[in-house]
Amino acid sequence: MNTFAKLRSKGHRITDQRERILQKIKSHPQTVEEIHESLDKKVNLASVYRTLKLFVKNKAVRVINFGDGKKRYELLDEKNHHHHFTCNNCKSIEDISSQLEEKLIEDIQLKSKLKIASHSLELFGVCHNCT
Amino acid sequence: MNTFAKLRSKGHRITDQRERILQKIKSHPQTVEEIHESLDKKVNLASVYRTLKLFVKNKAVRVINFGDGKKRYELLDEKNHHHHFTCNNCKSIEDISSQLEEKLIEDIQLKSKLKIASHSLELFGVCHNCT
DNA sequence: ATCAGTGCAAAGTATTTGCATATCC
DNA sequence: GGATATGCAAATACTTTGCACTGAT
Repeated sequence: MNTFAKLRSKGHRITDQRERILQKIKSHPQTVEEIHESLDKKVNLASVYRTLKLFVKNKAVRVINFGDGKKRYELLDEKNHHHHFTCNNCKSIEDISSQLEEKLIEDIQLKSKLKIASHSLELFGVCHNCT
Repeated sequence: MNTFAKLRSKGHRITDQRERILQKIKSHPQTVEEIHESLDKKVNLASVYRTLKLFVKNKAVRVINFGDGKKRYELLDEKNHHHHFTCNNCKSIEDISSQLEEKLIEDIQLKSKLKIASHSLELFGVCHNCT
């Protein structure tokens, strides 16, 4: 079930604003302000906040935190689970994924006996361009 | 070189406020408000902000983000690198570490050819008490 | 037609800053 | 003594909320 179907099933409506916001996030994680700007402020800032909160609540979007203290909103795609590498120098962001990761989580789960439902991994360093 | 020695070498001073704030963070990650409260508001809120910013800049402290949107400040201890497990239910936080982790980072580094300097891993799920 | 969502403005929080005073080295 | 820090209050930035109106179903 996709994002909008899920929202509909809960009695929420698919508005033009919601579609546009979701569309914007598709390319890469963005801050509230960036989303607002890139929609030419045609969508009210309060609505951007409300929409993102709704998306997060419905697990269509997740919040990620790079080192800069700003929250960014990213589309959640089960089939494309990945992490981020942030360059400490130029602040560019790269998507990362690894096969070993599942093992790590399993390993932690076994040892700790905790039920791990989700995780977030952020990497920092120097990117190719800045080396 | 410890935190204060590092600060001194950069011309910063060791004040009572800074010592008390660092002391507070030692036990566990805390929000600005929690630190301010636990010092009985004897240290001005603006000073707490300024001090934490200074500590973060000097890598004595790092910011961590659990799911609740609140920033928490944690003492950085090279010798005791760890991650956090946050219970989605009771919001309790547990420290986690794993041997496999180094391998994961190395793996990613090899494949991506990026220079990874640091990373942050946050885990979410259900803790022992809430199962 | 109905009820959820939007825009707008105002209220609430969170964080930063300017400046006079206090304090570390 | 001199430069760095602090406290206080004001300024700025960020986020939420109430309400009348609009629009999706």
